[in-house]
Amino acid sequence: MHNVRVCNAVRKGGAMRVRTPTELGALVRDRRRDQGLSQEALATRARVSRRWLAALEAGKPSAEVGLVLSTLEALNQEVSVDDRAGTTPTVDLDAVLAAVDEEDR
Amino acid sequence: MHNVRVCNAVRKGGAMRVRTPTELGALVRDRRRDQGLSQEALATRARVSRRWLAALEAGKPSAEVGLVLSTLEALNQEVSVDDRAGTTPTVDLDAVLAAVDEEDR
DNA sequence: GCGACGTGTGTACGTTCGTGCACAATGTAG
DNA sequence: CTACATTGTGCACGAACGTACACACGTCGC
Repeated sequence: MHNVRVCNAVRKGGAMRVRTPTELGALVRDRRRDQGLSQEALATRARVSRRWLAALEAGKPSAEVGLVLSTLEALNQEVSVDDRAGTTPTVDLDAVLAAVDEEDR
Repeated sequence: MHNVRVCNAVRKGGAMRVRTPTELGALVRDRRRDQGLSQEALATRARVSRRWLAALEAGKPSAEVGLVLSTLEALNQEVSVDDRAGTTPTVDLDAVLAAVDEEDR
């Protein structure tokens, strides 16, 4: 028989920004605990060792990205990458250059 | 004088889902090219070697996650992690269990 | 045709990886 | 208080890392 624990609440997580390996590790730990999983249980699902998972949760920067993605998938988490807010120009340069060309005639 | 190239268009990138190292590599290459950068230029910004960056773009799963995050930051990209759509239960288990308890009385 | 540039990839090197195992510390249930 | 589960972390091992360098190839501008 499995040792199953019922969580107090299972929340709808908002998207979490991740900038550093430490933030990533904390996120993995939080999600794992939210889902009532031990390190051993998640490690098995993600096909990594518990030793490795412990190091990831502790913020190890040299963890393999493939194993990280596998671990997030085992937690039913999806990763998305987007332009950082406020940094991407929203101008069609071709259109601008074409307009300049028109002016010069 | 810098060798600067003007892109055909600079688009407001939508968020890209990333599930595998290959998808990640392709995203890095696309963003780099969108911004008119060479591998050498991005590698310098991200403080990695060009050799490593080429391997990342080719989908190397064992790339270090810390270097990956550094590279995405150099591309002004932010990473976010969220519950996979349609998989997160939105039920307060405590409430459910409490309700079951009430019924049994 | 030539030079410059960008990129894919092989090699060598010193260093560190992921894994398995073990042990200690902590918290919890009975 | 004891037993158990969980977690942090050190160590040994075979394997692979990131970096620097080099070379080949394709593309482009002159």
